[in-house]
Amino acid sequence: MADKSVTLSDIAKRLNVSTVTVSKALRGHPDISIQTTKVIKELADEMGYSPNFMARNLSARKSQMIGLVVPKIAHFFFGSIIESIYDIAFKNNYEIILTVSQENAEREKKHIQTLLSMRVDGIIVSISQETNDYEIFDTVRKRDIPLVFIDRIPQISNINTVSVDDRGGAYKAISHAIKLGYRNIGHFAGYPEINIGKQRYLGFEDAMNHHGVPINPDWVLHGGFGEKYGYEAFMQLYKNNNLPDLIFTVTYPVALGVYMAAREVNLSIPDDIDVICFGNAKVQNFLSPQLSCVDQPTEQIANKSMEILLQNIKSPDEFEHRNIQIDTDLILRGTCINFNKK
Amino acid sequence: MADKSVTLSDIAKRLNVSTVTVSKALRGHPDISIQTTKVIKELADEMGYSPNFMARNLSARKSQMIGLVVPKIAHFFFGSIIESIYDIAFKNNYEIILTVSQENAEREKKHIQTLLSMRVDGIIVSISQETNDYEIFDTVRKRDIPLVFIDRIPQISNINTVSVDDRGGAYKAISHAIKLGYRNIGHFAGYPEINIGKQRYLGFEDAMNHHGVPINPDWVLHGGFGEKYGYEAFMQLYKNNNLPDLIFTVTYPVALGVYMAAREVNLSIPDDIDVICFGNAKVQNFLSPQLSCVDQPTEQIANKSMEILLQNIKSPDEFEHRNIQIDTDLILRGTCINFNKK
DNA sequence: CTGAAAGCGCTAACAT
DNA sequence: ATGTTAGCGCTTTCAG
Repeated sequence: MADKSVTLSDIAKRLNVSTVTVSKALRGHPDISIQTTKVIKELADEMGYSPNFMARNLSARKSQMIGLVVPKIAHFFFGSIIESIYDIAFKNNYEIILTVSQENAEREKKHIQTLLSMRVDGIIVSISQETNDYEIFDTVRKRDIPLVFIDRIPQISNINTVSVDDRGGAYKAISHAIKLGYRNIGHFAGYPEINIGKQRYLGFEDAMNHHGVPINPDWVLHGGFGEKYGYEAFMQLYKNNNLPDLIFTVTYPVALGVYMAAREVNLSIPDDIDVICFGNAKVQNFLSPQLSCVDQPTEQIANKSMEILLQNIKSPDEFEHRNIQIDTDLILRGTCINFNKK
Repeated sequence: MADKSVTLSDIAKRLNVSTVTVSKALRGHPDISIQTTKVIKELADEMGYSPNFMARNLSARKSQMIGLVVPKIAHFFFGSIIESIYDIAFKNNYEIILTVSQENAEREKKHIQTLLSMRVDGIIVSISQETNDYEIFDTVRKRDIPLVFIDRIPQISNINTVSVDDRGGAYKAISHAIKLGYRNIGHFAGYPEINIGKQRYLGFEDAMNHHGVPINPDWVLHGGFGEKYGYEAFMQLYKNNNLPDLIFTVTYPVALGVYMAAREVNLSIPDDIDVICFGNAKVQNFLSPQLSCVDQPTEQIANKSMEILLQNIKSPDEFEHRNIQIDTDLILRGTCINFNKK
């Protein structure tokens, strides 16, 4: 692997100056005369010089890199957040090192170690479904690496978090449904161990209690966050001939599973069974009927988390940890807009 | 920013040995006695040592990093490919540096320069819609950095490419439709400048010609690859009262736009207007009717491109560039399965 | 089996 | 305005 890379000293030799002069000139340091700077820059261009990131960072003791750990990529929610974070990083002259845990706790840990090895200036993480050992995050903190958790948040104190107001969002959805006239409301709830599962369930509970509507435990099912689970949960209730009028799902893929199952057994949404979900995605506009949901403002999550991280990186001393809850909006489309049960 | 990082020499001092010994021990070098190795490893663990990637790579002159440049992330096709590439990289002990051009040529160029600066061992890129200046790729090649293009491929020779057999796939879809009985077939074709646009159009043309079905130029529209364009193209034909029986769209988002427009003007798919598209995504199963398509095997694209890249990295000398075309399959769901026009 | 020396490419501090 | 020195943390010779 012939390393054809041009180095500072290659340039320096050709010009009979020192590497320092070249280094400074290339970075536009005022020490160097305009004339020299110009000559150096031109030659560097001509020779195809590109600074060695590693060397530069090693010497400068910072990397201009931010680590990002997410459970999934090919998923609308995370995809959008990632994209926004990349945008912000780009504007602030940071590189993002994105790693994907694939919902695997061990892999997550390894990735974080790698990020530490890379000496990233900060880390943003959304933990995997499996994660229950938080030791690695302690390690990160001991190293004084700014750390922000987004969306999926571990149960530790004194950390930076940016999350959606899951509880409030679920409350909004259910309150809306109750006002419409719904009483028989089910909830496909994911896992209660994961904070989104728990919080969304609590919001559901809040609303039911608040409006004096009893919760039927048969209609509250736990299991997962994907299509498959939505499909199965629906089928289970269907087979028991015990379907509520409305199902509130913990994520939109779960709702997709419900759509699928309903179509299979020839039940019409929203007439026979109505649906509303937590989480927005473009897809929902293309369903029939279009799916109503609680919107998670991904861009705001990205903005806030980067804002906090960057601030923490810039002034680590006067920084106090922050916990941000992003408000949600109800997006009403073709479901959960009428109470039209016989 | 107190850098709390433990270094080799920190460990060395505590043990009264040299850094070299520690370095070797930590890497399991046979030079060092088992006993010493054990002691060193234990202390390293205890002190929370994590090797400095930059220093290691600087010294080793390679990075164990692979650069990846894609136009988009929050898009099923790229999301899937990225995810697969991450998996393969992980298994092979490489880190992926993912960059996103956002379909912007300038940004793409910048990203590639950054990757060069990072001294990645190889680069995989899918070019942006705008890219027409290929100079930067020449730079990469001059530096002897292995380079593989996937899906969106520039018009240069002697490069590694992994692409879907777009032309053959389009041919399959249209042939199938013609066999069903369709004659009035339209094509929403994206941009012909981009190779996927061009190749898919050619496949369409091949099939029409081959089966002796005339192409109606009014029904072949160019413009884009997204929902918006599908919507607009459909509306244009609709307003002119000049709709074909079947529309073949260059991507699935374009088909989504068609679904949207059709619903808006109360035309039923597939009875009033039938649709088939290039490109698969989970969404399609949740549409009514479920959308048929030409499948692009993302996992195979990821596998092949990584295989080629890794091989090129490992034995740069006996390596000859390769051009892989991945075969497609027709996935028939609820559209384009009957010719049921009045 | 262990260590001293040199260098990867760059930059900050301190001369000149 | 330019250069010298030293060092970032690690690894690869090469000697002992």
